[in-house]
Amino acid sequence: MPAPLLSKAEVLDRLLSAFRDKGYEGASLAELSAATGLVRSSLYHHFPGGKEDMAEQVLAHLDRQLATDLFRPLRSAGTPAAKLRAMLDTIDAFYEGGRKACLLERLCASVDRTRFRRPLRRAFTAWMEAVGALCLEAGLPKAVARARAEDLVVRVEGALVVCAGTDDYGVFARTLTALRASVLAPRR
Amino acid sequence: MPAPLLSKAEVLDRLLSAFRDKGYEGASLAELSAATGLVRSSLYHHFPGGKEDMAEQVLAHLDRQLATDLFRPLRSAGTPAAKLRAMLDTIDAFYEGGRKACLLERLCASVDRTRFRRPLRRAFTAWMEAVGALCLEAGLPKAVARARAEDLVVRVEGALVVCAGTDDYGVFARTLTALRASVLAPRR
DNA sequence: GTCTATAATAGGATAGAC
DNA sequence: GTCTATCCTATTATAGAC
Repeated sequence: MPAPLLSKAEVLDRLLSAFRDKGYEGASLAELSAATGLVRSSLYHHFPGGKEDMAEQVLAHLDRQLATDLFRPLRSAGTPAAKLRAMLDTIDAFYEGGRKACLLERLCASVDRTRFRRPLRRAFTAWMEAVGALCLEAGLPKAVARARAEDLVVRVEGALVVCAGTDDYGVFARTLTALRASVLAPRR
Repeated sequence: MPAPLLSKAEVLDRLLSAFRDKGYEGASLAELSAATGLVRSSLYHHFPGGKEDMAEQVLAHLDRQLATDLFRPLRSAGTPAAKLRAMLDTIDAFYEGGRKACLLERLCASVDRTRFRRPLRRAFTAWMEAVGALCLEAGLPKAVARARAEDLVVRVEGALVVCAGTDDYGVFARTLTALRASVLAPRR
């Protein structure tokens, strides 16, 4: 019985990267195979449901990553301002300054999107709720907190699209800079 | 010699709709055929370069549509505020309140995106320049006008992504409402 | 300009050996 | 848990009649 070449987490990391780069339909089994170093039938061993199964498990993997890397720090000690800075730094690194696409966006755009509806909705709402809680902590009213959180997610996703469309990664940097200044600002 | 079933513009409209709904890789020739009512080889008659050719011509078609429907009204008579309202109404209708995706975003996410680089960049920058000109007309400084225009495009694209991800079309409505109030607002 | 028919390939998926 | 070998279908693309 051959030893695993990669841990399950590493396999999921590489699939995540492949789906992010190529999109759901664009990432063929040949590419997913190359990305992981596993031939097709080995992938089917880990993901009996095929490509949809891979995307679902990758989404669950991302969900866990977001919880630890993005959301947990927001519930730790520290000023809201410091925690916002940390979150935006993490986002900047995760998307490589706008050079990497968002898996959520890629799966929203997939033909099989209905299959991913629940986890996609869950990921977006978890993100918005985490930012909203931070806004509340900073003393903003509930309605404003909700609006600011939604706006942050909208602008991050939008900036990634416009970066990809214009090849101008300054868009992402400028968007994050604007968010740093505005998300927790007192109500105007 | 059989008469054309649809005008070229109608064919392009239907292809545009299909690419918007399914994405570039997701729209198979079978679907593009069904969408236009033309069998594959008829499509190849109009688009000898196959699917890439179709997407390129659709992009050029959209470029013309944007020029007449979205940008030309901005250069007509009327107050900047009225013209902004008109533009956002057009955008709201074009995306059906967030229910329809953006062709530009879909093609940005495609595997063949390098082939579409120029027209995509052109479309995004034309959009931003049109909004920027409106901001200038409203008396905003050049740097602010540029930033506001970029932010509008970012937020529209982002709202479409978040709508698709959350099935909450209120996101699009709220984003447009916020833009109506903020794009031409005097510098804070 | 549209069609039928066909080719050629790539994609997703499975069986079974080791 | 990984591999080789195979299968089937969908997809892209082309040839040629009308």
